[in-house]
This record gives sequence, C-alpha cells and structure tokens, in this order.
Amino acid sequence: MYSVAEENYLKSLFNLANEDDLIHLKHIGEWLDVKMSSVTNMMKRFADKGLVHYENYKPVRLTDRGKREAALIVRKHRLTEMYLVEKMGFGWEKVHTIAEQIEHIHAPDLFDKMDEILGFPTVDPHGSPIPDKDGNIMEVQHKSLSECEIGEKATLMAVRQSSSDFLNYLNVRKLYLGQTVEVKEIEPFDGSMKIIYGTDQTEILSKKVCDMLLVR
Amino acid sequence: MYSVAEENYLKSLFNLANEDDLIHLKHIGEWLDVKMSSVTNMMKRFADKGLVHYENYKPVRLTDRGKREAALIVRKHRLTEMYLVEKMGFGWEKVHTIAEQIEHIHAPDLFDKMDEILGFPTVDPHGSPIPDKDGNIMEVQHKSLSECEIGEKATLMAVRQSSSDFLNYLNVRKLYLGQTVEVKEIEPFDGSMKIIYGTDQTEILSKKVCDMLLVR
DNA sequence: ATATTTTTTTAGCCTAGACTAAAAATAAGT
DNA sequence: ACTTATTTTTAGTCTAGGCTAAAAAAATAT
Ligand SMILES: [Mn+2]
Ligand SMILES: [Mn+2]
Ligand SMILES: [Mn+2]
Ligand SMILES: [Mn+2]
Repeated sequence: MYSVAEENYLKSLFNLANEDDLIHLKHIGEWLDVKMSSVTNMMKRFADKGLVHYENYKPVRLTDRGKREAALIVRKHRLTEMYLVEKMGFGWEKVHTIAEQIEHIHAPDLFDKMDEILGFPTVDPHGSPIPDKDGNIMEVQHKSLSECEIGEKATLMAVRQSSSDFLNYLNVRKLYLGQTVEVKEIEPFDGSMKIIYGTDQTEILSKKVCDMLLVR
Repeated sequence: MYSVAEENYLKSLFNLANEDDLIHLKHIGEWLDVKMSSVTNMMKRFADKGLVHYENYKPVRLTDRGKREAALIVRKHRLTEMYLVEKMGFGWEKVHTIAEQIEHIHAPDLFDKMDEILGFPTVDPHGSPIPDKDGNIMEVQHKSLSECEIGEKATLMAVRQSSSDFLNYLNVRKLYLGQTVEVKEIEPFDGSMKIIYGTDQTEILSKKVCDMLLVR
C-alpha cells in the first residue's frame, strides 16, 4: 500500500517516461512542484522498494513492478474521469482535478464497479488509453495535427494536455474528440493552421495548439 | 482546509458527542484507535484553531464552527453512501468503508452533483440524516425496537451501527429499512424479542440487536 | 479520609515528506 | 582543455502526527 505522496511520484514517473524510459529528476520536481532534494530523497526510497532503477547522478527508470503500480493508479484516474463525464455529466475540462484525488482511494470494488457500469471502456475522456487490471496499456500511436499537410482530413482522437484552460479553449471552438477537420492553410512562418470542420466552421490554430491535438 | 487526520478527528467528535455535547478524550482514542497522548495533542491544536472548547483534564466540546465543519464532512460521507447504494448498486453493508475515504475529497462540485442526481436525499442508506450544505442536521429522534411492547407494530427507520457484520446479519433475515415488524414475545430474562414480519417470517432477536434497530 | 484505579498530560522520540543552503558531479560553451 | 552553467546530492532543519513512559490530576472504592 502506497501513500498519496508515493502514488503521485509514481504517476509522475509514468507520465514523464520518454522512449527510452529514462526520467530526469529535474522534471519530476517540476511536474510535482517539489524541490530537487525532495525528489532525490524519494527516489532513493523508491529504489529500496524496488520501484525504480537508480544510480547516483543518473536519470531514473521504473522497474517492471513500478511500471505496473503506476499504471494501476493511472487506471483509477482514467476510469474515474470517464465515470465523471459519462455517468455524472461533468465536462471533460472539470474531471482531471477531481480524478487527481479519487485515484488515491483504496477500494478495488469501487473501480471495478465504475468499469462495469461504463462497459469496460478503453480510453478516457481525453482519448488516453485506460490500462487494464494487470497494468497493461494498449498504446495507440497518434500523430499530432501539426504533422498534417494541406488538404489532409484528420479526426481528433486525443489531447496531449488535460488542463482546463486548454479544454475550455477547445470547448469554445466546438473542437471535441471525434470531430473531423480539414487543413486548409499552413502558415510557414509560425506553423499555425487554418482548419475547417463541422458546418463550415473555420478556425486558425497556433502551432502550440496543433501540437496538443492528436489525430488519425 | 483540513488534513485527513483532522477530518477524522472532527468526525469522531461529531459521532461521540452526547446530550450535553461533551466528549471524553478516552473515547476519541478508542474510536480512532490512537493513543491518548495523540488525542491530547490534537485537541490542543483544535482548540487553537477554534474547533473545540478545551480545558486541561476536562472533556472537550465542539465549537459552533467545529460542529459545522464536522457536519460538512458527515454530509460528504452520507451523500457518498447514498450515491453508492442508489446509483452504483452497492449493498448498504459495503458502502461505509468506501465513504470513509471519499469523505476526504475536496471537490464541492462532486458532492453537489451527487446530491442533485440523488434528488436531494435527507437520509443515508442506514437511515441517518444527511446534514444540509450549511451543516445543519434535521434530527429525528427514533426509539429503538427494544423499547417496544408485545403486540406493537414498528417500522424500521434506521440502524445505530453500520458495521458490515451487523448489516449482513440483517440482510440474511431480510430486515431492511421500511420493513414493518410486530413484536410477538419478549423474553424477560435477556430482553430478546420474537418478531413477525413480511410473509410470515419469524425471528428471535437478541437485546443487543433490538437496541441497534431504530423504529417508528 | 485515605487508598486505589482511571484518565489526562507532559516529555521525549520517531517517521514521512517537505524545505534551504552548500558541495559535488555532470553537461555545455568557448 | 578549461570555464561556466546546470543538475544532483548531501547535510541539516521543520511540521504533522503518530508512539512510549512517567507524572499528575480526577474519579472511585474502601
Ligand atoms: Mn487526467
Ligand atoms: Mn493525485
Ligand atoms: Mn457510514
Ligand atoms: Mn475517514
């Protein structure tokens, strides 16, 4: 059984791991908004508990066990988000902060019930995959809208950020998951895109926004 | 904002207060399963925060503010129990332990939504009143089944305990809230009662059980 | 009234998990 | 290669909230 602090560290490791699975301690501190010394301290304890591979002055890497434990917390987070949106009527921009808390509830029954009531969903409201009960993740590799070319049609599959600021930005423009958009223009200078979608709706999206939108 | 520990202490004070609102520190320690010295320590901090009236060697008493804060946590607990039973299909014997955790979630939106979805219930699945958003409680004074006399008909309104052991005992005998029972016999020696209810169902209930059943 | 038991407080210690400040190691720039 | 900047570690401190053991007060019994 892990403490809330430990679970949040685990989740940050999960979210920060890159292709080669390495995580720089600096980034953990930024992500969790704690000082580096606190991170070092926790990583040493994680190493003792067999949750990470750790050597002095080296970036850290989750063990298989650490990866599984992290994924199980992410599972609770994402099931909760899905439940809040689908069964309680919350907007997708509201649910992340609530799920940040509920993910720490120790009650397998509760999450099994959510899963069942939802019909065993595979993605959360932001398009991220929900790990299964063993902590395995069905990764789907989406490209971002900014990689699309002029004339290309793309369907929104997921968002890279679930900050309410960003989701509200999308809400205002009716850019929901499942929406298909067509790239009309790409401004070479700043990489911004003009897109058209729905009933003749047109928007100009900054490169930053396009990077955050994952499409198929 | 209170910590989980503080909230659990607040709730224990709420639950332990007797007619004159006084609470002996001994009982807090037993209720929360912590040592007396820890209780003393916390009560001094509560006094500083204006949550209790406290004098050395005297039983403690919640301030108005303390009473309100406690009631608001109880509100979250009981709304959660009701939600789990009514909207997620949990048995009334399962929900207390889950609610013990969810009561500590800081998300007014979540509990407002539960309240709304449930249609603003006034009692929880165990018949206890749900405090309103200002922390006011609609106390209904029930008598216990053991106070009834032979021939009397009484309807189960609430239970004094929500331990799963006790609730399972009631489940086995189909003794649910709303059930009307008739007292057939009272054994003078040990106060046990023979009751009849439903379709000719007969049970003999010990004094202890009868004390825990609140009726109208 | 005195002795005994129970309750409460005090004092001191411990762990988790933060922090700051300084030292050490690594990475980047010239 | 040497200098500078960045990252990481170490050492020491702090608070919350537990604990034990001993002292003191209050309650109960004789
Ligand atoms: Mn999220
Ligand atoms: Mn969290
Ligand atoms: Mn309860
Ligand atoms: Mn609790």
